[in-house]
Amino acid sequence: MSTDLVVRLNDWFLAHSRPLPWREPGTTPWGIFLSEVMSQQTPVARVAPLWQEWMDRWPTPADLAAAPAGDAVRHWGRLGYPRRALRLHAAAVAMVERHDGDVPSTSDELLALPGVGEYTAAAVAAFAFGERIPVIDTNIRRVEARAVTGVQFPRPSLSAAERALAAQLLPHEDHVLWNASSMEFGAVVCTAKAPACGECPVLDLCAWQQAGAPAYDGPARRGQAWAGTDRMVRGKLLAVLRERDGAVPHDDLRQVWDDEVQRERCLDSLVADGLVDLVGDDSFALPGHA
DNA sequence: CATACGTGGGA
DNA sequence: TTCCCAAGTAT
Repeated sequence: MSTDLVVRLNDWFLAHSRPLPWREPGTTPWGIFLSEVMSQQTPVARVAPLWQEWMDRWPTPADLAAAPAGDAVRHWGRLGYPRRALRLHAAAVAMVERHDGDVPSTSDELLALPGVGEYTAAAVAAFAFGERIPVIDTNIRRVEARAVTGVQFPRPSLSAAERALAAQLLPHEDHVLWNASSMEFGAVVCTAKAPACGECPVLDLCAWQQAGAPAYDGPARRGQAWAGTDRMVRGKLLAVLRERDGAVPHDDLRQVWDDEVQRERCLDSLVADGLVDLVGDDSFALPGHA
């Protein structure tokens, strides 16, 4: 039953996992940490090139901590959710100040770092340090919802039942491998939109298949609005600041969006978030780049 | 618990 | 073209 699920997906992983750069032998905990934060809500295929660039530029937490926070935001490029870059910098500073320049090795210590939540703390503890802890991401939730619970998708919010199930499934041997395989399997085969059930190694014991593959019947998952939102305007403003050195006159930023009220609100919120500094009386720059 | 928060690729 | 959504976190 669940033992078969674990064994088969572990075997599948050993034969079919993608060659991601941070899976190379010798990747440091810092490299693992970086890959996990960069991968939050971002497809790993887009992360790989930037991860390599960051590892070359800032090979240790101390290297990033020594740079201005604005450098992290600038080199975040178009990965999205740039507050992650700011928090990564703050996490590097915390590692230098509180952990002797190292990535802390337990999930509890990791959880205390900026930008690190339940998922990332577990993932780094498991993949960098071998801690036996259930890693619960969107892929694993979907795989377990289908294979074990028998539904097409998990509910929008993570439930206590899901945590209990993940804990129950976590084997005592090869637990790191299981965390990696169930996540990878969800990303590659048991996908959200078009699961490749035809090549599924656990089709015969999948509870969702056995139930006749019923359609999802829970509360609707909210779409993400985009056109005309503050998120979009913030993105446009920050893109200008990223591509230019030093301070940018307010006038140059006025050109990216016509609605003055919204534009100024977004500029203010970027400053409030620490993503942008007000320089002089009417210019803006990435933090530390006046 | 719901909502805000970037970006780009695939169907 | 429009919609979906991808290794989530903070509030």
